[in-house]
Amino acid sequence: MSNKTLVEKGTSDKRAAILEATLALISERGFHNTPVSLIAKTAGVSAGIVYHYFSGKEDLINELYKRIKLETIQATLADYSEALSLKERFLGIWFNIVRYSLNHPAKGMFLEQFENSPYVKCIEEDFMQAIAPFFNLFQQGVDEGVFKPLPPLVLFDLGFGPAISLVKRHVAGAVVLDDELVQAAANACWDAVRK
Amino acid sequence: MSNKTLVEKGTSDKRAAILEATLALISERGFHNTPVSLIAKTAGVSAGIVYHYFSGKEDLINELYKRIKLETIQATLADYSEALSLKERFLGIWFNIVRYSLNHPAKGMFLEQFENSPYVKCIEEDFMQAIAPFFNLFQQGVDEGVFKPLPPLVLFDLGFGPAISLVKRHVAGAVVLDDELVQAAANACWDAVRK
Amino acid sequence: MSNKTLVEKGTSDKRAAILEATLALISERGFHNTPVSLIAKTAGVSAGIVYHYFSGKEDLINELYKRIKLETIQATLADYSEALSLKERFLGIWFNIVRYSLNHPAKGMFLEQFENSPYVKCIEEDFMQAIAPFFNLFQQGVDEGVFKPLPPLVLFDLGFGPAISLVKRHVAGAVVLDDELVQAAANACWDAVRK
Amino acid sequence: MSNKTLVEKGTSDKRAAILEATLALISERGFHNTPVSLIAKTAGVSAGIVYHYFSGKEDLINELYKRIKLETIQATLADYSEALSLKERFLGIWFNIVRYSLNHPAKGMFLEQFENSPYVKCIEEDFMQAIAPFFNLFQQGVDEGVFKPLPPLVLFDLGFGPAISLVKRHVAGAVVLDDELVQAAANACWDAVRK
DNA sequence: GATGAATGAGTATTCATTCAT
DNA sequence: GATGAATGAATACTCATTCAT
Repeated sequence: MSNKTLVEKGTSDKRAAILEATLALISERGFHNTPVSLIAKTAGVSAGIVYHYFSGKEDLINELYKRIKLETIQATLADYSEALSLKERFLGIWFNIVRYSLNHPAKGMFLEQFENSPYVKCIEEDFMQAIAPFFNLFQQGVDEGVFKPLPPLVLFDLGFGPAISLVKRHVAGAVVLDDELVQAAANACWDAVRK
Repeated sequence: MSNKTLVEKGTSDKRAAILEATLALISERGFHNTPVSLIAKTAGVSAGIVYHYFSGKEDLINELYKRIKLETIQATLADYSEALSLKERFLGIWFNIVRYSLNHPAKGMFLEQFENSPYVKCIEEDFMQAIAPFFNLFQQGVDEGVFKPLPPLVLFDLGFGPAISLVKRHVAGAVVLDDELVQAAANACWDAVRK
Repeated sequence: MSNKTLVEKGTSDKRAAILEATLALISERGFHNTPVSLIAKTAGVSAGIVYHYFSGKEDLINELYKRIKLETIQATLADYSEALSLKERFLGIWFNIVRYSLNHPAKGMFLEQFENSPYVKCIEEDFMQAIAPFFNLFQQGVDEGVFKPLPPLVLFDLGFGPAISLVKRHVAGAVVLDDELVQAAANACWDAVRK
Repeated sequence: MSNKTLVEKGTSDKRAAILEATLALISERGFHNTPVSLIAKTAGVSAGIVYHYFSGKEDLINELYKRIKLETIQATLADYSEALSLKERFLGIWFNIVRYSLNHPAKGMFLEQFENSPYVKCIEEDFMQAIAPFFNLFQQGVDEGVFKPLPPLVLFDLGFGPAISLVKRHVAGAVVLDDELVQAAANACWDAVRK
C-alpha cells in the first residue's frame, strides 16, 4: 500500500494534481467552463504538461470519471460481505452511499454531470467487475424469493436511487438530513425491493 | 387546438422554431456544443434574429427550460383528480411519467442535463404552483396514515424517482420496458411510500 | 421665424428628433457606441425611418456636423459688427465662444470628437462663407498693423484656441471659471495676436 | 540605446509589434474601425496572442496611450533645465512640441483622438510626475511676476496649445510651416503668458 | 519531463441596412 | 411615410492543442 503510494507520487506527482484540480473545477464550473489552462494553473503546472499525461482534455475527463466512479463504487461497498444477511448488506450499501456522497460532494456533482451529458461514450464495461456485488446481491435476493422478481438494474434504481436523491436534496437545502430520516428512507427502499 | 397553433404561428413563427431547434440540438449535443449559429441554421432563421427574440443564449435556454419543465409537470398530472383514490392518483402519475418520458426523450435529456449542471440559477419558484398537486397528494397520504411519515420531497423521490430511472434505462438499452415491468416497478414504488 | 419653425415641424418632425437624439447620444457615448437602433428609440421613431431621412448613419452624422458647426460659428459671431473696434470684435467673439460652449456642452463634445476623428472627409468648404468674418477680422487687423503679421488661421488659433480649451478645462473640473478668469484669459489672447 | 532595443526585443518581440501596429492603424482608421484581427495581421502575429499580452482591446489601447503620452511629454521636455531662463525654457518646450509632433504625426493623432473620446477613464494621475516641470515653470513664472497670474493649466493652454494647433494646420495643409513662422508663433504665445 | 508562448478555428453577440406590410 | 422583423457580415474574445526551448 504505502509502496504504491510512494511509487505513484514519484511517478506522477503532477498527474495527480491535474486530476484533483480537474475534479474541483469541473464540479463547480462544469466541463465547458473549465479550460485546460485553468486546470493547469490550479494544479500548479504548465498547460503543456497536461498533454504529456493525458492525450487531451477528453481523455483527462474520462480518466477522472473512471477513477471517481470506481472509487465511489468501492466506497459504497465498504464492509460489504456476503456473510451478512441480505438486509444488512442492503442497508450497509445504503448508508455508505449517503455517507460517501455527503463527504465527497464534488465527486457526486461530477458524476451526475458526466452521466447526464451527451458527452459520455459508454464506458460501462470498465465497472462490470466492480459492480458485480450489486448484481449478486439482487440476484440472490430474487433467487431466494426475498426480493421482487425484477431485473437487477431496476432493483438497483428502486433500492438505491433515492439514496442519492436524498443527499442531493440535502445539499440543495431542500431537506434536512438526520439519522432518523436516513433510516426511514432506507427502510422505505427496502420495502420497495423486498417481496 | 388548431386555433392555438394558428395563434402561435401568427405571434412568432420563428421564436417557436428557435426554441424547437434548441431543444433538439441541446438534447443531442449538450449546451456548450450547440452554437447559436447552428440553432439558427437548424431553425431556418438568421443568427441575428435569435437576439431579437431572446436577450442571449442563456436567456433562450432558461426560457426553454421553463417551458419544458412546466409542460412536463402538466403532462405528468394529466387526468389527475382529487376525486381519485390515493393509489389511483399515485399510479396515474407514475404511468404518465413513463409515457411522457418515452414519447419525449429529448425533453427528458434536456431537463436532466439542465438540472445536473452548475449552470442553473434555481428558478424553482416558477413551478411552485404547478407542482402543488404533488405536495397535496403526499400531504394527504401522510395525514391519512396511508403514506410513511416522511417529507413530501422524500416521498416524491421514493415514489417517482425510479420511474424516470426506468425510462432512462430503457432508452439506454439496459432494460426492456413492457407493461408488466412498468406495473411491477410502479407497485414497488407504492410499497416504498405506503405505510 | 415662427413660420420657418412651423414649416420645419410639419415637414420633418421626426427628422429633427433623429438629429437631436443623435447629438445627445453621440456626445455621451461616441460615434461607434451609438447604434442607429438606439438613436431611433431615443428619438421615438422606428429604425427604418432613419433611412428615409438620411441615406445612412454616415450621412446622418455628417448632416449633424454641418448643422452644429454652422450653428456654433453663427453663435460665435452673435452681435458681431464691423462697426465695432477690432478689440471689441475680438473680445466679443471670445466671450461668445465661452458662453456658447458652456451652454451647449454636448455640441462642443460632438464637434471635438468629430474633428479629431479619422472619420472626417473634409467639408470645410461648407463653412467658408460663415467663417468669412473671422478672416476679415484678422486680415483687417494685420493690414492696419494692429495684429502680428501671421496667417489668419494661425491668428485664429492663437486668439481663440485657448477659449475652447478653457471651457474644456472647466467642464473637466480642472479649472473653475469666473468672469475675472475669462476676462484675463481673453486679454492674454489679445496680447498673443496684437502686435 | 542599442542595448535597450535588444532587451526590448528579447523581452517581447510581439508585444512591441502589437503596440506599434495598433498605433499605426488607429491613428489612420480610428479606434472602432481597427479590429483586433487587423492589428494582429499587421503586427505579423496571431489574433489570439494579443490576449496573451493584453487583457483585451481596451487594455491594449490604454497601455498604448500611457506609453505615447509619457513619451510625448518627455520628448517635449528634452533639454529642459531649470538652469535656463524662463523664456529659454518656454521656447525650448515650444520648439520641442513642434518638432516632435511633426516627426510623429501618428502619435499626435492618436492622442488627440483618445483625449477627445468619451472613451477615456481619466488616467491623468499616471502623468503627474512627468508633467511636474510644466507646473514648476509656470509657478515660478507667476511667482517671479514674469507670467500673468493665471492658473498653471490656463497658462499651459495659452502658451502651448497653439503649438499643437500649428502643427495640425500644417499637417492638414492649411498652413505652411517654416522656421520663421514657428518663431513668430512661439513669440506670440510668449506674449500671451508673459505679464 | 516541463514550460508557456503561439496558433487559429470557433463562438456569442452587435448592428447597419433592407423590405414586406 | 412608417414600422420593426429580419438579415448577415463583422468583431472581440476563448481555448484546445502544439512545439521550440
